[in-house]
Amino acid sequence: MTVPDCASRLSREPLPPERAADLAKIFKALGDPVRLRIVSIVASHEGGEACVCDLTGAFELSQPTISHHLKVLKEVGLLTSERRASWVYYRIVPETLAELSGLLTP
Amino acid sequence: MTVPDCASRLSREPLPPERAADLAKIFKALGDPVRLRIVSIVASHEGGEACVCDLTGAFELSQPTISHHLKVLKEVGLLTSERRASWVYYRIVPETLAELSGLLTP
DNA sequence: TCCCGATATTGATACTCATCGATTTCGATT
DNA sequence: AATCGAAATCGATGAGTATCAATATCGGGA
Repeated sequence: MTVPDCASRLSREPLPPERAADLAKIFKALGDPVRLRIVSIVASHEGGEACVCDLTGAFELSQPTISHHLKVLKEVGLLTSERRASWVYYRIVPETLAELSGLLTP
Repeated sequence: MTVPDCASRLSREPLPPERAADLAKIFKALGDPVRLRIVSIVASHEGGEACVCDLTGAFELSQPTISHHLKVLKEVGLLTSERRASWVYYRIVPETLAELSGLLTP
């Protein structure tokens, strides 16, 4: 935990523009229905991880499109990935979710 | 509260597509640095409300642009507004923030 | 009733992004 | 090494959006 909870609340004081920019990137990543579903599929998948093939099967979207969304989620720190054999497995980064959750907590 | 907490967790089960679409709209609204700052300014403003003039003064953006962002935040249920005399005051809708917070809580 | 300040709406523009097909990369297996 | 399946990258395109100037609306006071 990098910042105490009391300082992370939205209502504590106006967000410094720089921090708002960083946080907005994460919210923006969650602001796409496909990406939000990807996050929830990975989060609820057994073992806490899902491979790309689990995800492409869950959407009527092309494999490159899913790959693009995974890249976005990874770039903002919501997901990590690990390659094992031919497959790549994605996991949630719980600290990032917790950061947002703490920010929004009344 | 429309949904019990235990069902609102991201990791509980994959989000139904329609619910993901609704939630993504809210995240998308927060996914802009200006709008995120607006929310935090309103949330931390004395009395829990801020008028448009409080906001236009906080950004180097035109008044129509601020008005546009306020409209977006209002449409997704993050803000409400009330006109008093010549001024319009905006307030946070805490239930909406709580919904997101609960969703992201590990 | 007629202005004035505050806020919202409109229309236009430049930029971003979700998506796809084609191609590439990577690891494993033969 | 040749090939195969899985995943990532590339290039293009159409849809969406943040922004502004101009204009409209809305209340209050003269």
